[in-house]
Amino acid sequence: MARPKWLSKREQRAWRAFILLERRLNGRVARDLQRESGLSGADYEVLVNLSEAPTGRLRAFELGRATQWEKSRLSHHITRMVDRGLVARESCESDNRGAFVVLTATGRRAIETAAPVHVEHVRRWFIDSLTPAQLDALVEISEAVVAKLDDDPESCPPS
Amino acid sequence: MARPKWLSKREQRAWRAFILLERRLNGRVARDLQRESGLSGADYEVLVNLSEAPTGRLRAFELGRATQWEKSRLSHHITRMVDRGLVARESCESDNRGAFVVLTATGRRAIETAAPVHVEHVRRWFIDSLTPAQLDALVEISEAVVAKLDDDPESCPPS
DNA sequence: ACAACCAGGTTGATGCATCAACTATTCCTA
DNA sequence: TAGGAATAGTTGATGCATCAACCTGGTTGT
Repeated sequence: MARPKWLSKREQRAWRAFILLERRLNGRVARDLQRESGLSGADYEVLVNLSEAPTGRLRAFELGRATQWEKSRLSHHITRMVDRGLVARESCESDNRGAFVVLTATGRRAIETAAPVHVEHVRRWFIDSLTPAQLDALVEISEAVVAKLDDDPESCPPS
Repeated sequence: MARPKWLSKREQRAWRAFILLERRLNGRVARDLQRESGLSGADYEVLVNLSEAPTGRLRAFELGRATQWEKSRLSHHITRMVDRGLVARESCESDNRGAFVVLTATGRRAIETAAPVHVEHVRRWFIDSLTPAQLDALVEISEAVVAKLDDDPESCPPS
């Protein structure tokens, strides 16, 4: 079962391509979002999840599950978003440990103006660069890698 | 030229797949590297670049170009690495503004033990999950996206 | 020679991400 | 029904990333 110590040319090329893709694309999209909406990718994710919830409110742990963040990250981030007036914390009647995170009017306005702009950037820098076949290929690639990661429970960030 | 406001099912699927892939794969590989070698991805990148330089030393701006980091990030990071003894700063004779970053013995030991372990993880979680055809497809996808990004000078992070 | 400009780097402030430790409540089971 | 385990969430410390401001030394034009 001796595995080669280094990557082949082709393997190396693929790995480097992926790293580069990720860095450049995410960097660009994140910077656009920040510049035009004043939101970070993390802000955006929180707001999207809340705005999709029927009442604009979610329990912290639900939000944590949706974003796949660890609870501490979530808590810190919510604190900063509360300071900026995008969301509010609310206590939970039925479970006194619990906390709700609630979209404020400001937060809803923010996500509603940010979303179409963001989609436009995703389209411009990602979708438009690829053929439909490539989009599908990427889905398969991603699913293959993620499936194998899922086999090992240690792959999930500690919650 | 009216562009659709939202992504189609297929487009959304591809975008979400990419985001997920990036997060899960990078997270896992970074955590493995950190746990087994005590190096962050950023450390690793700096050390690889230095160790590939003939004399284990590079001017700061060369390192910045190689990593695509902005100079301030590089400076901060080098400071932390100096504190840990992985690299050292050295002044430049021929240009008094300049600074060299030099691999220390500790740094070389670190990268030499980390590299094969890291490669093993890349193979395990990335290469082994994909067919050669998929590796090639990913290269093409990446090149297509990055090429379009390169067309707009604003896509490069500010130096 | 001198001013203007530019390139190479550093610094401080702030926001973000992760880890470990902690509190408080609820659940479960002997 | 008491006491321990599990769940929900917060906090503080540290490292990482980015922005703006700054310093210094080299370059260029007149």
